[in-house]
Amino acid sequence: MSGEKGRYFHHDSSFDPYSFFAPAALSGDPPLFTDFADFPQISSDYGLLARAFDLTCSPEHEPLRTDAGERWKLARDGFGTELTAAVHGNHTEGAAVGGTTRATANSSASSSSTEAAAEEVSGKHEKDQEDEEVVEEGKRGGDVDDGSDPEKANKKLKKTMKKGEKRQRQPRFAFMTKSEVDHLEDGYRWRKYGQKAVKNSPYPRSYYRCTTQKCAVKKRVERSCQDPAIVITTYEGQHTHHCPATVRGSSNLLEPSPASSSFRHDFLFQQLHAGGVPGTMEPSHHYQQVLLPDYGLLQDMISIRRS
DNA sequence: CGCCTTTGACCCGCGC
DNA sequence: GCGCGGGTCAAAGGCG
Repeated sequence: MSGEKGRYFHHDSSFDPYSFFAPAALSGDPPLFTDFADFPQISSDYGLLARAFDLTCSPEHEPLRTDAGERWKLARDGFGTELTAAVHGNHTEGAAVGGTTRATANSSASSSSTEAAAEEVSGKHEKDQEDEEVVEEGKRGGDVDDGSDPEKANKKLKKTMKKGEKRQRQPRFAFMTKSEVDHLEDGYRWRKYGQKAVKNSPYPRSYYRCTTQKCAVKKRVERSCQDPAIVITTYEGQHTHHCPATVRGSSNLLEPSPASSSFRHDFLFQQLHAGGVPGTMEPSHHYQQVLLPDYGLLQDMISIRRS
């Protein structure tokens, strides 16, 4: 795997994660991607993010391995935020996600300070990973019912689901953020629809749904019981619309408003379609990513640590 | 008034 | 079959 390259999200250190987009539907047995931005099978949004955030994975770093066999990659950028990204592949694999310690500038990084929290996430998803043939289902939320409320669609789906037919889940995409606030601003509007106590954790898990009509994206937010400073956010589904924050428009694309901390989706769009991969970054931090070989059914995890 | 959060109830899948 | 845990619903209330 050495030599493979990848790009990563970068997010401004003044803020927590911006917008994240769940991967689009997958199909077949996609090849192991070598570049986050060249990952259309999963989601152009990822590519958008990657390009917009201008993260590059330094090819000189050897991938690390975790017990679960994921490949880790170190990436670097010139920003002050530490980020760990992991993409979980097929749900038949309950993979643990390793973490990264905050690497000092120019060091080559890597241990597993967030491992516990990552495992937490991983374990949590193991069950989900078993039963998904989600790929095309990933789009279902937005497509299946032409125009009706996602909630209703869900109900409908449940009702029409044959006995023995497992409930389909949309691809997920999770990350950890070191933050004091639970619900991180990401540019989208969310409505909380539930909260549950988490077993073996003093911190509850909150459930949010995108308020945009026809958009069935959900996200769960919880704190790691291992490290309460870490917020684990899991996105499920794919937005069927642009980030509301971008609609308002701004010329300040590279400097998200501190007020909204919104991610510039339009900027991402431009970046993607411009095809340009930003230039070199000052390597001040290192990133790790887990890449699993099987993306047929996607479960992604992105971990982010703030400095 | 519209939108959001809160929260108890409910549904469902899974393990025993 | 039963209990548990995760996820969702929906009524009620709060807030701007």
